[in-house]
Order: sequence, then C-alpha cells, then structure tokens
Amino acid sequence: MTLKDGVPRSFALGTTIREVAFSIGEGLGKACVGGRIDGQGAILDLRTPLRRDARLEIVTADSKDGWQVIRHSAAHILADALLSLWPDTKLAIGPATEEGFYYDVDLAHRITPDDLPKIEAAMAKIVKEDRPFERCSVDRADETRKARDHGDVYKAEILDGLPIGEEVTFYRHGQFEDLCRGPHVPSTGYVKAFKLLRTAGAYWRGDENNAMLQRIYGTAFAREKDLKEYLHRIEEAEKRDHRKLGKELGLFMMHPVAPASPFFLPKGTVIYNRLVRLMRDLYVRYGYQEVITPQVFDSQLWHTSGHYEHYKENMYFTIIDERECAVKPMNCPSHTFIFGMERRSYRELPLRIADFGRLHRYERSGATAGLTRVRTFCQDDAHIFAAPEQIQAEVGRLLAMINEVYGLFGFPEVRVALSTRPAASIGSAEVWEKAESALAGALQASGVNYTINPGDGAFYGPKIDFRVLDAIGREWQLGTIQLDFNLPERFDLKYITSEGSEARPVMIHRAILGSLERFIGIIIEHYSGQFPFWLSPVQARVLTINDDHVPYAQSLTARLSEAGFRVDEDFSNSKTGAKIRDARLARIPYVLVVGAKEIADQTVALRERPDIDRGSISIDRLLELFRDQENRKQ
RNA sequence: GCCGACGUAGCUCAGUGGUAGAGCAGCGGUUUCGUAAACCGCAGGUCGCGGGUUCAAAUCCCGCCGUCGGCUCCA
Repeated sequence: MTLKDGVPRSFALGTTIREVAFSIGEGLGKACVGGRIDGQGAILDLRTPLRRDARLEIVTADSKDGWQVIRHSAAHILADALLSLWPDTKLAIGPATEEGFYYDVDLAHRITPDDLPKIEAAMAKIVKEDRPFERCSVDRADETRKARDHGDVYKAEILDGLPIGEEVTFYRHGQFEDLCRGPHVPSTGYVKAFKLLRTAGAYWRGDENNAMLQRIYGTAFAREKDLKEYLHRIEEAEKRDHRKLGKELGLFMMHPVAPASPFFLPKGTVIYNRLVRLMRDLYVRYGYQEVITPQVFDSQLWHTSGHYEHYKENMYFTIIDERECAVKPMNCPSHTFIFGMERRSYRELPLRIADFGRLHRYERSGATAGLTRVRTFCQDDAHIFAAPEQIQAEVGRLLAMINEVYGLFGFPEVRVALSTRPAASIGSAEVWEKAESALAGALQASGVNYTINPGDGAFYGPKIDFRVLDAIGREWQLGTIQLDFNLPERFDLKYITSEGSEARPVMIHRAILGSLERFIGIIIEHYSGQFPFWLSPVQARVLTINDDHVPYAQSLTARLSEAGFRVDEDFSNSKTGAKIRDARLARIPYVLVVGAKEIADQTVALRERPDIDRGSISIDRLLELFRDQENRKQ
C-alpha cells in the first residue's frame, strides 16, 4: 500500500482500510471514515478489505469526502428516527448530496416543520447511543421477498433493479437496517453536528406519474463549527436574495395580474438598458446587425419550425381573425425569414442577426421564481448564418466576445462544457463530427479549459454552455453557443457558393448574458446590490448640510446630469448622518456632501461606498473620476 | 401540474373566536444639524379573493389566486 506520504507499507491480504488507518496512528484511525483507491471512484467503506497493491487515500471525517460519509449515515439515522416516531414509515431513498442529505419516505402522517425538532431529538438520541454501523452481505432474492412481505414497495423495487451478480449489502445500527451500498461511519456517534432543514414533496424516482413522497432535507458535518458556518452562509445568501433586494432597492416588482412576469421599475430599467447598450456597442465591433421582429405569428410558422410539435406546451396561443396564432418563444424563425428573404451570397456569410425581442414561454406554476425563471423575458439573442467551414473561426470570435463580456462582471470562474451528439439526432454522422471538432478546435485554439458532456447536445446540433461562479461561489448557467442543422433544413435556407452552386448554411444560436431578466437577478445577488458605477441606477447623491447650501448643490447636480451621470439629491432637513445612512442603504456608489467649506472652495466632499472618505475634490476632478469609471466600466 | 408552508398598512412584522396593532416609510409642524437613524403630531387596512360554520371570523372549514421551499446528486 502506498499512502499519501508516498512510503510503501505492507499489510496482510484482507486488511481493512480502518485497520490500515489505525496502524499509522490512533488519531488517524479515529478520524477515518472511509478510503479511496488510486485516487478515483467512489468513497469506499472503512470496513473494505484490501485485496491488492494500490495507492490508498484515507478519508477523514473532517473533509468534503468525509462529510459525504457522515451525511449518508445521518440519512440512516433520520430514517431510524422516523420509524421510531411513525412505525408505518416506508423508506424510499436517502442519499448524501452536495450540501447535505435527504430521505424520501412514505407515511400517513404529514410531516410539518413543527415535527422537525421532534425528529432531531430522536436522531440526537440515536447519535448519543453511539451504535456501531455493521455491514452485511445478503441474498438478493430473500431480501426482495422480505421487502415485499413487509410492504416495502420502494426497497423491493430498488432491489429488483440492482444488476444481477452484484453484491447486495445492508447496513445496520441498533435495531435499524437499510439496504445500502455504503459507505458509513463506524458508529452513530460520528454524526456530531447535524440539522434538519426543511420538508418537501418529491415524486418517487422524480417521475410525476409516480407516488408523491415526503422528503426531509438536512445537513451534517464532522464539527459543530462547520455546521454553524454553513448555516451562516445560507443566511448571508438570503440577505442578497434578488427578490428581497429588488424590492428594497426599487428595481422591479411583481403583481398577480401577470404571474412570473417582472415589472421593471425606473431603477431596474436603468440596469436593463445599460446591459442592452453594452451588447449593442459590442455588436458594432463584432459585426452584428440588429433587427426588430414581430411578436405574434400564424401557427403555420411554428409548424414549419417544429415548435408546434415539440414546444407547444410552453407557448401562448391566441385567435386572430379566426387564425390560430402564437406569441414567439424564440427569435430564430424570424431570423430565418430575414435570411431567406433574398438570395444570399457566400460573400455575406457569416451573417450575424441580433434581436432583443421579448419572448414568452409558459412555465409551470411551480417552476417560476423571481427574475431567474419567468414567463416573459428578453435574451441578448443572435443567430449567425455561416458556411460549415466557417464554424471554427466564428466560434473562436464568439469566445473572444464572451470572454470580454464576462470579464466585466468579475465572476471568479467561468466553466465551459461541450455537449456532443445525443442518441436521437438529425443530420449525418459526418456533419456532426465536423461540427463537434470545429467547436473543440475553437475552444482549444482560444486556450479555454472545458469539459465534455457526451450525448448531451440538442437533437439538432452540438453546443457549448457557459456557467459562471458568482461572488459567493454559486454556479449559474449563462451563455450558450448552439449549432443547428435543423432549422436551415426546415426553412430551406440556401446561399450561393463561389462556384455558383447552392449550399445549406449552418445556424448558430448564441446568447452571452442569456436572458436579461435572469442575468439581472444573478448580478443583483453577485454584487449584493452594490452595482459597479457604470451599472448603478443612481451613481451619486448630492447631500446638503443645511438649506443655505441648496443652490450650490443644485448647480452641482445639474452639472453632473448634463455630463450624463445619474445623480439624485437629498436636500431634506435631516441630520447628515441620517442622509448618509439612507444613501448607504440605497447602495449608491458616491455621496457628494456640500457645506459651507465646499462652497467656499468650490469643491465637494466625496464619500465612496461603503464608507471611504475621499476628502474634498474639485468638480473637474470629480467629473474626470466619473468619466474614467464609466469608460472602464467599473 | 404535484407536495408543503405562507399571504394583516407602501415595507418589516405582532395579533389563535369578542372594537385591527407596532416600528420604519408618507404627510404636517418644530429643529438647520458635517458623514449609519432629531423631536412632536396626523393620516394610513374589504386582514389576498370568494363561499361556509358561528350571536360574533384576521383567527375555524372549503374553494380559488399569488408567493416561497421542493419534485432522482438514484440502494
């Protein structure tokens, strides 16, 4: 065995991971909750006997891997507690997750939030008893029969689905036993810091045709301190929730007359328009032409595009002059019309058509949320019509553009994934191969690190997805580059090649910010409402010390507004401290205080968010500072 | 859509069967103040909507609307 220190050690055949850990030291032995062989695969149970030479990594309780083991055991303890409280509980599945664990159960009693402390108390008792987890190999057929006899329909179904020949194991602690692959901690006492978080409904196997189960979510850590930190992180994330900040900062509102459809208020509209302007400026540099297209189309169009067959559930319909019409959920069909309106030459390609058209997509009532999942939205949408051999260069260009845009927002990380041909797809193998290698080639040429999601492409073409991490480490899907062989076919798009023959262009769907609504929601949380100067709805606020200073303050506001900056005023007769506080709560980047001193010197006292005193500064210097921040988009 | 929770003043929330409350915001007044909350007063509600139970409903029951947390990271 080779361990982390690189020193080879010898053990008898069948020595368990736990025994190896103890042989190295008492401390490591006690901390050990599992192991991993050759740095890959699943975490192994610490009871696993070692049967060959390998590189062994001891998984300790106080690590991400260790937490997985603890959480899995916590799920068992939860199930045990539920059975003790409600003996009719039928267990479904109870895995560890990225952030915690859950158990899906079926029982007559409706578990309410008030039950959670009761369940926690029952769990704490089991933890305190420090029962050892035992692993045992069982006979599949026997267990399936037993499960059926007990009415344990879910376990029976799982047992049925297990691959023949694979070892079937149970884990037991105290009176409780559960079908389980493991791994588990040595005893229930290892689950030192846990908390149940919420209840939820969940369909058996995630399929809405199946029974609705009750799910209980919780989390667990090796130490109380880590649990506290986790709960604190959740609280901090709640503070920057875009729905809460959107209301507080007057960015947008919602109203039952238009469910899941935001009303952007004046301040939110500034941000929206600023983002549109950002993209429009880039469109000039990157060779796009913007168009404005209709909102409502005869259904005939959606039959041609295939949306009627495949996307009808998400579309809004209406009857106009006895014709069935649909509100557009996407811009692409309009753009194919624009492309197909005249005979196109290879010289025109790639033809880049951008559109900020408003889209409507019906989302199920339970699926909508704030600005991130809405029923009407606008994408920074564009479609590029290109010759197949232009794909790689065009995608390379897009990568540069995307890089430029994401760079402005200071996302700590951008993750890129290439999705390839799914089982059911249209287009020849040859076309797919070329398209996939063009995308991969462009990514490599741009030096982008990316992962591959095999078979995850759309049926009509491969794609590249961009996901960013925000300021507190959450991942969001933003942009996408999607090749499409289907629509050019359906709309019979053609261009004339240099040889004078007709050829079929490829369509590239692409968005960088994605939906503006969603993007705004994400950056509200990313910036915690403290937008950079160029995006701030109000960039500066002018405050007076007393009424004598109002005329000077007014001339200052006027001068800044005339220079194109978004400035407001607080000339109320509150105390300066109160006005400063209001400006801070409004997350205004700069506060300009005007008093007798500033009037005498023809300056302004500058205060920068959150509370940096920048001293007195002349109006000219101030304008210079503002212009610089605006130009550098800071 | 389904499971669960929630919906009281512009906002945040208290009020569990007996006359609808607080703080902030708003309005009026006093105060003219130098970097995170001055003081006094006034006004503000079909308790989401509709129905039911009751002498009496914000409160209990039913339906609807909306919002929020979830709805395979497969033993």
